[in-house]
Parts: sequence; structure tokens; C-alpha cells
Amino acid sequence: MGRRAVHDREALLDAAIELFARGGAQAVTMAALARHCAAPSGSIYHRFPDRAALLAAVWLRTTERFVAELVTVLGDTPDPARGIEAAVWCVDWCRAHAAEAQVLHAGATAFAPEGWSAADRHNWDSDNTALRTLLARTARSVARQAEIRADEAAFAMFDLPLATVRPHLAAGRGIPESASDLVGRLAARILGSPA
Amino acid sequence: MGRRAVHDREALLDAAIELFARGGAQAVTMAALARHCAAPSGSIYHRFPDRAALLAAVWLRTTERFVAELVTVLGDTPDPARGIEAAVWCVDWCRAHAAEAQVLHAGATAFAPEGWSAADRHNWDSDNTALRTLLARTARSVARQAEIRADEAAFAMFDLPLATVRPHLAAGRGIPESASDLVGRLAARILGSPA
DNA sequence: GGCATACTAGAGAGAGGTCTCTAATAAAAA
DNA sequence: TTTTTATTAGAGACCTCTCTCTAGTATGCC
Repeated sequence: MGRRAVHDREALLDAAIELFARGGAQAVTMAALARHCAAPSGSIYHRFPDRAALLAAVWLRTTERFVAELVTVLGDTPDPARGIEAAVWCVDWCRAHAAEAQVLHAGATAFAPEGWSAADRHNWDSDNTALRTLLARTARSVARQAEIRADEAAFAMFDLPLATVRPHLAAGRGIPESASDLVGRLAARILGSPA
Repeated sequence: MGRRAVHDREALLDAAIELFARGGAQAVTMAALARHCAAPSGSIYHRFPDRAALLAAVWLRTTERFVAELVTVLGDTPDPARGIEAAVWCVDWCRAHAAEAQVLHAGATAFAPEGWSAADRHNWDSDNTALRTLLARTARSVARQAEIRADEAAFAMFDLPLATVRPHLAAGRGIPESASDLVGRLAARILGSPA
């Protein structure tokens, strides 16, 4: 099968995410990645045809991992209690994955998707529509049972945890345990369950 | 008094904010700003000693303007009703100032404050402590009257509107009117006033 | 008018990043 | 062993950006 890889794709992406967490997208350069991994630039270009492909891969792998876990947390037929759990889980995930949380929190636009290849753009689109339908379905289901509006339920489950986590990520701090508590309380208040 | 300025400081900052809204901090280069204003690079460097000073000015002017208006909205002795107004006002401000909202939403770290001059860093520090004490005082006052915790009140007044606005900013869309409604309802629910 | 001043104007050096290209190398397959 | 192939290795052309430096120009004041 040819020579065994010293720098495999996953390790390079891990390093790229690390660079991103430290200095934002502008710190994720092919040259910086090569330095950080002590790899020659050729090895980087062997995996990623250009910088846009690297940035796309950082975004896509991170979001896909996050959503895959989120799906299992939400389960098949989410109710308000499950919605609160999901909100708290988002906070806990950010605490456990500090660097990837920075990626998520920066949003796709930080990775210059306008420069991505057609294939990467397509993957991004499918991820987006899949996520949107998942969230819409979940929000509707929870909102019906909690007797509130769907946009309120959606906020409580997804925007609320990200908003709580955001100041800590921006400051480069870790996420305190109290953030999970706060999200649990607020989500409970919005979703109307006993606090 | 010397020659009249063709490119004055405020106009350059407006242009820089425009560039930021379109392409993030990496798009705010001295060269790009010069191109965008059809000014020679010398004129840019006449106003801003280096790129870090430009980025600092973009951040500082934007936040100082926002906070100055916020102070008047909050008034002297904020109560829960005033807190809800402030939350909705944040959303309306973002709608009315799309480009500056992008700056605010990106956070200071997007402007590489580690490279700022000592003077700019100092201004940033004072702004921060002033804002923090303002928010803490407001949150305490509102929380006492609403009989909730201070961190919950702070969330409802400041993090909540930013979180609601965030997805729209990230997508490059304008802020819909419905966002103001949503924030009003959620803030009312958290602050415990009649919805 | 003449002078001082504040600004415009833009060339150019130097640094760093992107990407291409060729050669070397290690491991699996024949 | 020989061949094939995936990968490492890194030199180098090209581009863009930052920042410096010198010269030119318009305006207010004496």
C-alpha cells in the first residue's frame, strides 16, 4: 500500500484546530501547520489541495462530530426534559472540547466558505439542511408539549447554551460548572418545566 | 492649520468597519483600506501608526458608541421593565447598525488586542471595567426586584439579545423584526414580568 | 505674498504566505 | 527481489501585505 504516513489527516486536523483556538482562522496557515507538526509543506499539500480545503475540513469535521453526538442526546422523540438535558449537554461538550468549541463558536463564515471547493460547499449544504430539519423537528415537538412557541423552544435548547458559553470562550477561559447550572435553570424556565 | 484632510479618521474607520463586516479581521488590511478609499497607503499610516492601531480603533470606537447609547437606555435605576426594553433595544441597535453589530459580535479577540499599543490596551481595560460594573450593578438591581438570581438577569438583558441576533449576523442576513419580539417575550419570561 | 503645517502621494524594501515541482524514501504487492 | 505506490522532503517562484521614506501639495496665518 505504499509508505506509512507520519502525518495523517486526523492529526493534521487536530493541530489545525489547536492553531485556530489559539489565533483564529488567520493563524491557520499551511506554513504554520507545517511548523507546528514539524512537517514539510509538501505533506500538508498532499492531504489538502489548498488552504481552503484545510479550513473546510476543520469546520466540517468539527460540526459533524458535534451534531452526531447531539443526535444521540436528543433521541427519537424529544420532550421538554430531554430539551433541558440537551441544552446542558451543549455546555458540557464545550467544556470537554475547548478547541473544537472555539471552532463552533466562530461559525462557518470564519472559515471563508466562499473559497471552498464545490464538493466541500455541497457537504456544508447537506450538513446545514440536515441540522436545520433536526432542530426544527425537535423544537416543534418540544414546543407542543411545553405549550410554548417553537422559536422559544429552539432558543432554549441551542442558542441559550451557546450564548452562555460564549463569553468564557471569548476570554479564553474554561467553561465553569456554574454555566451548566445557569443553562439548566434558564432552559427549565423557558420550557416551562418545574425549575 | 495646514491642508484640509481628504480622508479623515472617522471616514477611514467607517470604511474599515465595512471591510470587517464583509470579510472579518483578515480583510481589514492597510492595503485593502487604502484600495477601498482610493487613498494612498501613506494617508492611512498618517492616521494610524500601524495595523494594530487601526484594529484597536475599530473595536474601541464601536464598543464605546454602543455602550454610550446603552447607558441612556438603561437609565439611572433600572427595573425589570427597563431591563426588557434594554434587551429589545440591543436587537434593534444591531438591525440599525449592521456592520458595527458584526464588530461587536466578533468580540475583542478578533482584533488581536495582544498586539495593541499600551495606550489602546489601557483604554480597552477601562472600557471593560466600566462596562462590567455597569452590567453588574444593573443586573443586581433588576434581579432584586424580579426576585431572581443576578446571573439570570444579566443573561436576559445582554446575552439573550446577542444570542438571538447572532445567527442572522453569521448568515449575513439582516435582523428580522421577529427577533425583537422573541427577545421581548423571552426576557419577560426570565425577568418574571407579565409576558 | 510667503511661511509653516497637515496632509496626500506613491515607490520600494523586507517579511511571510501559497502553491508547484522534483526527488527521495519506505512499505506492501508481485 | 523487484515493482508499485503513498508519502515525505524541501527548494523556489510568485504574490500580498506591512511599514518606511522622500517628495509634493493645499490651506490658514502673519
